[in-house]
Amino acid sequence: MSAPSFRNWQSVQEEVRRRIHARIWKPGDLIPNEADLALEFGCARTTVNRALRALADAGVLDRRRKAGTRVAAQPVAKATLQIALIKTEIRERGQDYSYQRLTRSKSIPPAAISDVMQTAQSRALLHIRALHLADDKPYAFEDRWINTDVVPSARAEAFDMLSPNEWLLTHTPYTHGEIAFSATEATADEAAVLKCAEGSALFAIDRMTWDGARSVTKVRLLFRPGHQLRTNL
Amino acid sequence: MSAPSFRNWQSVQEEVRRRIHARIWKPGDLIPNEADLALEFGCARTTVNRALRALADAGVLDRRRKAGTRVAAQPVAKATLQIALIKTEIRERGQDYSYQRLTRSKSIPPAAISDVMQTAQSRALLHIRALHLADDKPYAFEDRWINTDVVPSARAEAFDMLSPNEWLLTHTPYTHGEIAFSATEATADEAAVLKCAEGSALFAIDRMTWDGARSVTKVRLLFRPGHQLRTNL
DNA sequence: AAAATTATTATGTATGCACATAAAAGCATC
DNA sequence: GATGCTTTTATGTGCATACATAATAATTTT
Repeated sequence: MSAPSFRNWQSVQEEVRRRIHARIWKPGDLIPNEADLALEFGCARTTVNRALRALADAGVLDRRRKAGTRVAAQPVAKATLQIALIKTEIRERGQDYSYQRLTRSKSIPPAAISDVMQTAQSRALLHIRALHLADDKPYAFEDRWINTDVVPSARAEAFDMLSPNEWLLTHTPYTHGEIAFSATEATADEAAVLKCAEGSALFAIDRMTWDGARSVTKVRLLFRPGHQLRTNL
Repeated sequence: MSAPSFRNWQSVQEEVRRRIHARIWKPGDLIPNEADLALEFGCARTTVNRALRALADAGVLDRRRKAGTRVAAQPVAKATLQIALIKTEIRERGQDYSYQRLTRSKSIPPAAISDVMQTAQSRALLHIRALHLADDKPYAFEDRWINTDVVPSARAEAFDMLSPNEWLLTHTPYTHGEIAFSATEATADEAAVLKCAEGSALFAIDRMTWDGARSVTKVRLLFRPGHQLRTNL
């Protein structure tokens, strides 16, 4: 039984995964330290470190200085969702993309909006309602508020050809944001726009982005009934 | 103007982020190569590499050998969702968790299930329906099928005290899986279990895990109306 | 016995160097 | 001018070494 020698970090990672899967190292178990593994695998500690770090990032391992590395007791399923442009999303499905701006106005937002965006109640924001279509059928309804104090150049945009979804991505930097997924019943308005029954269960994505302490934009995307957001684990 | 000297990868990362945000490097732009940046930042190329690699992982940069590194033209919003145990999820909200098994049976699944799980149509699977409660109010309805060929030990489990959600996590290794989020209208059955109106918009998570080529389990989680899944960008 | 201090240890990371590898660019050949 | 080969180059990775840092364990002090 000689050392098989794992000469790159990917193979080390694979071997560690194998051992966890084979229950040689069980959830909650402390695994040997990097130096020992390096010795066993016949590689440098750096290489082991790289492999274990990647596994920790993936949620498979829990690592803490001095305490050592252990197999995650609760392997948190980390689903990484790729939120692409709606245009891209539709085209990748092999469908034809089109876009319709419904309304564009500068108006005082309801309190619910100015509250979460932390803008003054009396402050007018740019409000755009638009529809994204796949093969000429309604796909997603975009309802967006833009803080023109932060994005002054948006004032000059009509958003009649280019969706705010796309325009903002390339024109507006942001530092951080929040995203929330939920289900909601279609109001009469929303049903009319999406051409579905009132009260249908719609998949909703609410996203808000910030540039430092100032809110950039808040958007609600409502997808036609049956929409799924999927990814691999 | 002397070199400020960035001596660790985090600060290099920050500086790169800053330059992208300040539009010094615009989306689509090619940025200087690692060696040049290392020189400019007064650190080793390894350090720059680490920083740029992390940014590429985050979707901020696109890197290709020989072609160089460029600012992502379409900064794909990568939302990483932490799908924890429902018990953990509820407890973290400061609520009281309880669990009720509704039914447990070994039965032939509908074709829709055996199809996606790629089990023989005539093959009986373990079917569990259970309810997760927060402060004694229905929180999520779990409807699960378990492939007992792959998880024989599940045959001995009653799942009357411990939810399959929790039991499987610690007892069953899997190699990969899929997860999908959607919105669905509550059927009469589901409405009764979740104590909500029939036709309510429910947030649904469908998850299926595999051990190599064999399906381990398929679960549908239906959350009470109003449920949100949120994360930061 | 409790609290504060010190030692130990496993992970975290920076560095210089070497070589691997993918892909673009240049060059030669037909 | 299209095709295939060669060179160049930027990223990708491995390794030895050194030191940093956080957290535990051991020890001393109160």
